[in-house]
Amino acid sequence: MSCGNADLLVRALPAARRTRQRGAVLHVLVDCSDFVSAQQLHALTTADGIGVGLTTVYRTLRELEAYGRVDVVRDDAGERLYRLRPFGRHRHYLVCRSCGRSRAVDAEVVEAWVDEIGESAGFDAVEHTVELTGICATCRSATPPLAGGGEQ
Amino acid sequence: MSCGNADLLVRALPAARRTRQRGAVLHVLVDCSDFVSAQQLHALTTADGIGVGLTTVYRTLRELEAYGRVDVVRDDAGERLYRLRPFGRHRHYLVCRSCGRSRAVDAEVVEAWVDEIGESAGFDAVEHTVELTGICATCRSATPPLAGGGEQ
DNA sequence: AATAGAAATGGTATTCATTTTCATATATGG
DNA sequence: CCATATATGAAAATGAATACCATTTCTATT
Repeated sequence: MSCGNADLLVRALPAARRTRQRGAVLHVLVDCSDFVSAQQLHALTTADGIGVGLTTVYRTLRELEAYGRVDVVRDDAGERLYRLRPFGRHRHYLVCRSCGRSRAVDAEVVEAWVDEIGESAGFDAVEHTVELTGICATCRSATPPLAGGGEQ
Repeated sequence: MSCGNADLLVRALPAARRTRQRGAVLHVLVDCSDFVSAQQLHALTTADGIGVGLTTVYRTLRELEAYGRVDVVRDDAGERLYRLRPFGRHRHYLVCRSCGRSRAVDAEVVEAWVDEIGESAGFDAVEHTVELTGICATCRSATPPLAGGGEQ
């Protein structure tokens, strides 16, 4: 159970009153080891029997984002996906296009590169988005060989 | 005049028939030195008096994207913005959040990093998105100094 | 040039994530 | 317990992107 963790997060929100709904969203989020959409979170809280309004889900996610508690990526359809930030600093992820599973990757190289680019271009307040997708080893080997098996 | 350039691009599309509309979209795209949205392109062709249907604009952009003729980024609202790829290879950009102007940046470091990450994680067909935004020098100096004078 | 058929077009309707509105409910400090 | 600032959520609005499909227009072929 990760209730304690979720509690911590509720406190992490600024003006936050401790409400049942926010707790529910955070609880589900803590239990998700991977990126989830607002719609999924809504469905999950509903399934949990806690029923949080869609509006509140979106609101909570926006707050979490504003306070740097989550990382955000967009899927192919442009839908925003959220994932709790393990600890403070933002991270970049490699996401499998087949199963959707993601893993954080080491991106210091990129962070350094970003700084340098910004500086040499004379830009201030440089922000960056990096998204990696691919097909993970598991999915590749699980996939029926497209040409081999034979259609009948 | 960049008609020749646009012509070349029409030819670059695969099954492409040379139509007035596609020509118009490409023509406007060539004239745009920066990222534009589908909606903007639609408005621009209309302003040009050529009037291309929104559907066709989207279709053309999707094709251009599929054939690697344009780079795509998303703005804050999640809207897709398109920009012609100077020559073949995809590029990454540093976009000013204030004036919207963008410049291509040197990203070989990142390309190499991506390859390495993909390989070491055992992922196939790794694709990446990198977006940089900031405030360009021009905009910064044009902006009234927010903190410089000191709060009193 | 005429023609047939494939491809392209575009107005309209639809989808769907996200935001806004606003009336109601509920935390929380005093 | 009370007051009230804050949070909630149903319903409506927004808006980009897509689907539908009847109509138009290329283009190869004769």
